[in-house]
Amino acid sequence: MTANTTSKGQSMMSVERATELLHLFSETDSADLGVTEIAKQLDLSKAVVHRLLTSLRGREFVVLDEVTRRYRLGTGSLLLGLAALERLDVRGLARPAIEALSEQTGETATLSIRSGNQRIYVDQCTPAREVKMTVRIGNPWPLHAGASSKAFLAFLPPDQIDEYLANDLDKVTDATVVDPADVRRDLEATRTRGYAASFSERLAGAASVAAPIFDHGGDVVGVMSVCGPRERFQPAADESAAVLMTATRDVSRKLGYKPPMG
Amino acid sequence: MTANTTSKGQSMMSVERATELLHLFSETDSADLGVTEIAKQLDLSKAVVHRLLTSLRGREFVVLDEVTRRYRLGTGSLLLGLAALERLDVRGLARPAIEALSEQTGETATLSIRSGNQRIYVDQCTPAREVKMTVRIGNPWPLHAGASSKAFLAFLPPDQIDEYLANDLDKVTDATVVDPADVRRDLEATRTRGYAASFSERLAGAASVAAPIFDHGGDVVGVMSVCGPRERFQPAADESAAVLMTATRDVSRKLGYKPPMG
DNA sequence: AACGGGATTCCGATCATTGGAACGTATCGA
DNA sequence: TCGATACGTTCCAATGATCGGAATCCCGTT
Repeated sequence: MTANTTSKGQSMMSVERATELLHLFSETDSADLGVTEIAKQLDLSKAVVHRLLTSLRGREFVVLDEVTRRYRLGTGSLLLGLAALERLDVRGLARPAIEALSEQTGETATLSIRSGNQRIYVDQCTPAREVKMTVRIGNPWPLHAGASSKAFLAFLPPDQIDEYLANDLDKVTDATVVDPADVRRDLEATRTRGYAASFSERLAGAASVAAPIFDHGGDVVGVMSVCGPRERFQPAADESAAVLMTATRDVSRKLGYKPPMG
Repeated sequence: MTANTTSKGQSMMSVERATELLHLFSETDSADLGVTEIAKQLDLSKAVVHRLLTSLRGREFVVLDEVTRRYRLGTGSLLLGLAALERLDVRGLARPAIEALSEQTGETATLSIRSGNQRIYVDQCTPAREVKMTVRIGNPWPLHAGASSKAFLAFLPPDQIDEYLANDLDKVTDATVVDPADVRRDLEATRTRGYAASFSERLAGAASVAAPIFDHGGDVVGVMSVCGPRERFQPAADESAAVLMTATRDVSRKLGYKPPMG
C-alpha cells in the first residue's frame, strides 16, 4: 500500500512481501506456520498472506498440510537452496583446501560465509579419529564469538565494526568476550597476525584458529578454520595456524586476490 | 497482465512470476543470468524482470554482480534451502509416492528408515483386496533379511558393510541368507540392478522388491518397497520393480538428488 | 566518435491488488 | 448437543501498484 518503503523505486511490493514471508520461514523455529500467525508477524492482512502462500505453492516453495491447514517449506525452497549452495564458488574452490587442511592437521577444518551480522558454516571436513569436532552446516552464529566469526569481524570496514559493537553482545559461553574495548583489541591482534584464535569462546571445550579468504576485489568472501577438542588442539594451535594461512592464501589467490604489497 | 493463469483465483501474478524466476535460477546450468536472458526465457518484459530482481535483492535471494551487471543466487536462497532441509521429513514426501505405488501395483507399498543396524517401517499403503500384506509400523528388523533391509545394506559405505557382516547373522526364516559371501553377492547384484528382491527371506510366504531414496548428498534417507503374497507377487516382480524404481527416482529428485552421470 | 548490446528508468493508463467483512469449518468446554 | 471461539478462505468494489514501450544510460568495440 504505502508504496515500496525498502528499495527506492524500482521494486514490487508484493514480491518484497513474499520474500519477507519466506525469510520468516527460514528464521522461525517451528516447522510449520499458519496464516494468522504469519499475518501477525509481518503485520499484513490475513487475505494478503493467504494469497502470497497460494502463489508460493505453485512451485512448491511452500506446501499446505491439507489436514492441519498449516504451511511448511517445500521442495522448491530446498532445490533453490541447494542450487545456491552448488554455485557458491567459494565453496567449490575451498573444498579441496579444507580436505587437505583436515588431513594435515588431523583436526576438523571448516568453511563459513557471512550473511549480514551472522556467520554460517557451509562446509566441513572431519578427520578419521574417534574424538573429533563436528559443526552443524547451516547454523548461524554471531560475529563476535569464535575464531571464524572474529576473522570476519576483524576485516570488516571500520564503520561496520563500530555499528556491530554498538549493540549489546551475547555471551555465548562463559569465555565469550563481550566488552567492546576487549573485542577491539582482539580484532587488532587478529588483523596483524592474519588469523583469529578462540578457546571455548563459542563452544565450551573447543578451540580453533580461523583466517579469511579474499576475493579479487579484496573483499572477504569466506573464512576457513581448523578446530578441535581444546585439550588436544591448544598445544599445536600455532602450527595449525601456519598451515591454515597457507591454505587461505592459496584459495584467495585462486579467486584472483592480489596481496596489497610484496 | 492476462490475469493469473496458473491458479484459479486467489493468487498474485507478480509473486508467481518471482517464483518462476527463482525456479529458473535453480534449473539453469550457468551460475549467473542477465536481465535480457531471463526476460526471453520467461517471456516477460525487461522492465518486469528488472523489478522482480530488485525486489528479490532485498533479502538477498539474488545478488547483483556490480561489475558484470548479472545476477546470481544469494545467501537468502541458501538460508531458505538450508531451513527447508532441516525440516525435511521423508515420510511426508514419500507418502503420495507409496499411495500411487500401491495403486499401480495392486500390492502393499512401504517406507522404511534406518536406525543403526536396524530398519523400521514408518509408513505403508495397502491395496483394497481381500488377500494382502500388512507390515507393522515401528517394528525393527535386521539389515540382512528382506528386500528393504538389503536395499539399505547394499548402499552403506563398504567399511560399515564389513562391520555388519563380521557379526553372526540371524536366520529369520528358513530362506534367510546368512553366509557373508552369499550376502555380498546379493548386495552386489542389488547395487547394479538398483533394487533389492526377497522371496520369503524375512517372512515365509511373502515376497518384495525395494529401492533406496537418496537425498541431495547421495545419502540413503529411506527405502521404499512393494510387497505381497509370494504366489501372486513373484510372477510380476519385475514389473513392480520397474514401477518402484520410477517412484524412488522421483522422490530422490525432490530431495535434490542428482544421479551420477547422465 | 559513433556504434551495439545490455541494463535501467520514465510515465500515464489500467488492471491486479487490497483489506474489511462475510463465510465455512474444525475444536473445545459446558 | 449446542454455542463460542479461532482459524482459514472467499467476496467485493475502490484504488494505487504494476505494466510495458520508449527513452536513457553505461559499458566495451570498432
